[in-house]
Amino acid sequence: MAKRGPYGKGIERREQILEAALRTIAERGFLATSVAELAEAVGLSQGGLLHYFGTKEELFVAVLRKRDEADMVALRAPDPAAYIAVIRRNAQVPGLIELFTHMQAAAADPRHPAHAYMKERYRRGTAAFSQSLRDMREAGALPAHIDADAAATTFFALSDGLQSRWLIDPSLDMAAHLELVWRNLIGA
Amino acid sequence: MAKRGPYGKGIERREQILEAALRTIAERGFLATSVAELAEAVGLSQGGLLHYFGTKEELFVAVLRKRDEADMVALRAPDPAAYIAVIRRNAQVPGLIELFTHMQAAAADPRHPAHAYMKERYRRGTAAFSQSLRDMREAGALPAHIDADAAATTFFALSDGLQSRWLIDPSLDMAAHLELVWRNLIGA
DNA sequence: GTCTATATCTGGATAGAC
DNA sequence: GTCTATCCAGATATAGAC
Repeated sequence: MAKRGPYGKGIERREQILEAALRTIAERGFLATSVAELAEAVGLSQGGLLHYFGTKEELFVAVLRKRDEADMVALRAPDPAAYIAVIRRNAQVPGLIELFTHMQAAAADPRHPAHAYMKERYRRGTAAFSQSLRDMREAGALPAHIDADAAATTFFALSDGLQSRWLIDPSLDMAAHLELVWRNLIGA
Repeated sequence: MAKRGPYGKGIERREQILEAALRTIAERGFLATSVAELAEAVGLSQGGLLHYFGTKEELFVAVLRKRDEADMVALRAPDPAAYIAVIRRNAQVPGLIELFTHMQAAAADPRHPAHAYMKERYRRGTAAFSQSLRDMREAGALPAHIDADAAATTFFALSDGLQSRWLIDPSLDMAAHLELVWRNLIGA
């Protein structure tokens, strides 16, 4: 279980904290979540918690990174349905989308920790999905004239935009709109 | 100049304040803008300013409403190029996009003043653009099988998503991606 | 590594005079 | 309508003991 070697225990504890934070934010939402709140949820004092992450913002970014671990692999699937499924699953945890939206807004400031994270996420996510699109094209599942990079960027930005809106108006069917765009793209 | 009748002067003053706030946020960005900051910019004390809007959040929402006055008409143009031009123009004032993004995040809370504003904006914006699409279809500029409502929602969400991302990574060409989607939609 | 306690700070809201 | 002055709440960050 516990990793061997130096820092093993510290890293493990960090993971535990992130998982607890993930749960707490998912349950109570982003707005209701202060550092003190999180500390209590993980069974630590505020000082103890901040020992691991330095600042609140760093902590929140780490939470987002953790969530991405699962989401990002879906972008390399040989079918956008996998990513659409992720979006659909995310709709079960509005608290995390809320967190994401707030961090995205804060990331406009280049000095904010979320800034580097978001840029990296865009780069990585678009690259992965773009590669998947090229694979599909080779497999004959995508018209030859489609620009994979542009389509990937668009699809990614659209899913972000839909999520922000869905948070405010949950009657929006995100998955349906993504599927529509996809079908339109492949000319079906 | 001054409106006649009761409340005329108050409404006028309100407009002046909003215009000054619009300029200030455009210049200094959202993050650097506190109520005290805005008050100074319009030549009022903090108390004097809050007399007109009650709270900071209400003030910010009023600023967004004011900006929308200009933007929304473009959605009724007989060509999405008009709206794309608005997006392109907005890229000149990142401070206002920053404001929008933060308000969009805050609007997830139903009690926040931005919540009602955003819902209304989505409704109105999508309805307007959807109507434009139907007009285009009648004019033969849009394939018959396109669902106007869904396309409008998609286009709107995409432009929001692109703006959020652009704020973090200004190398993104928002207009180019919107044009690409549009061309793909009409099958060109 | 973790806790307690505290330093500070920022900023928004409010009361009441003019 | 507008100003001055004050209040207050809420958080984070830090210092230093254990």
